[in-house]
Amino acid sequence: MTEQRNPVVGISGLAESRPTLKDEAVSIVRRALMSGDMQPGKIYSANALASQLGVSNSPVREAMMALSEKGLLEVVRNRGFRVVEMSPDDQREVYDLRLLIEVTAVGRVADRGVSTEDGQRLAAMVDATLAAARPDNMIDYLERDQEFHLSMVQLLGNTRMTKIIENLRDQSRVSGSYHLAERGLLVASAAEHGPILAALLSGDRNLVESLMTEHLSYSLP
Amino acid sequence: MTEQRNPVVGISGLAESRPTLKDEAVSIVRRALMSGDMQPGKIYSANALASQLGVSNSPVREAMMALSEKGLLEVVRNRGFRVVEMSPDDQREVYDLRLLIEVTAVGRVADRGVSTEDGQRLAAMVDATLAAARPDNMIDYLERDQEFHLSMVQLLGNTRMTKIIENLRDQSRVSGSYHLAERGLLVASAAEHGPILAALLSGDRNLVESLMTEHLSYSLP
DNA sequence: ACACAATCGATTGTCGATAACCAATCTCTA
DNA sequence: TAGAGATTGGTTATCGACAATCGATTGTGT
Repeated sequence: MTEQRNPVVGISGLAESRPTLKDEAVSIVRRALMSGDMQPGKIYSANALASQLGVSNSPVREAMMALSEKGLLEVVRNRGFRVVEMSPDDQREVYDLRLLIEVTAVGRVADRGVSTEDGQRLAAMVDATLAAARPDNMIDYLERDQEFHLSMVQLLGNTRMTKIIENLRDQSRVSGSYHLAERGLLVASAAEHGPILAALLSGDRNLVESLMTEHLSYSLP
Repeated sequence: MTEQRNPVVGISGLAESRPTLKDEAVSIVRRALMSGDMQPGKIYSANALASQLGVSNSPVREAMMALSEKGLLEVVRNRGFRVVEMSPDDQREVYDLRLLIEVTAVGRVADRGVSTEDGQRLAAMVDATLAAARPDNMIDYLERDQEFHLSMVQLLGNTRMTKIIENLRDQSRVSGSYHLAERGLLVASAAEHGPILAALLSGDRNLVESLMTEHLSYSLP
């Protein structure tokens, strides 16, 4: 018989063509970065992580390399992979870019108009994000938040722009976002999604851009 | 006297040590993409390229993966790596993004002002690009052109923005840029660099942005 | 006490081999 | 003929192993 090999770590549950071990490793490490399980400034070993996951070094190494390309890790030759530590200047760089790209993207969507169907989909996400806005629920909250924002951007249809924004948002969140929970600002941030969506649906570009601009200030320390 | 080894930060700010085989492979393949030695739509084998280069598959594979992350190649599972074939829609996506990001970046540099020293450096690049603008000299020309534009952007000091722009420009060029040579537009394009630099040095943001906008139209088919 | 050389431990960067996999072709049956 | 199923050819995705390399530690001579 054909020898089925079980994915060692697979919790993915999706029944598409099996993701590569590298892909699984990417999402595992990314989640560890967002949740704070891997701490900024610390160096982690690809081989060590590989044996933790029960796979060989190659796919894990490729995953760490991919995340380094995205600016979430730094390769330290012959030492390991360091989780990036965003300096205030780094934060500022990302913030400036998001102000330019993300705000413009959402503004353009307002110009172009949103179908009722998409509007309802987004409204459901607003609710889900608000419901998830509890400090003991950060990982889930961050995912909902990301989903809502990227879904708006996606309506523009520029896949490269969406990817750029996704990457910038990931960078914003890797060594942060916890100041939100610590200060009880989770709900306050999520509560802004409603007005943003309303402005988007009404096609008021200026309003949605100013609301988005204000909203992004939550991503600053 | 403290005799440091050479931990060495170069002028670029990047640590110097021998490039890894992966890094060498990246620049080799990237050059092959720009020069047209690797053709859009065709699938290439990492292993085959590895034995051509006399190294094992791993570093070459990592290089191809990195270029795939950057959108210059596509991974075709168990088949190889396909050179991206930019559809008109793809070209449009990149063009829109460059209009938003690259034009704004140069405009901001005009606002902030350029030192005489940097101005002279850029002027030399303008000359070098013009001198290289010969159809039999595409590879060199493309490098000079890239150097000039990225040097302007670099003056803003946002490293992430520079990287994004570099990547977008690479995507523009991978499956194109030859329409320029074919139509004898090389010199015409290079000739626009002078006025752009002049506007930049005079601090006229509006002018430099409109010139840059016009200039980018050369990157459309 | 200090600079410098030698050693140590850890981790990568690279290697060569192989099973798994996909697309295309071929074969066989209805 | 048409279509399902087996076969083939070529490539990857993954594995396990090892030398090269780095930072830290220890040792040595002045």
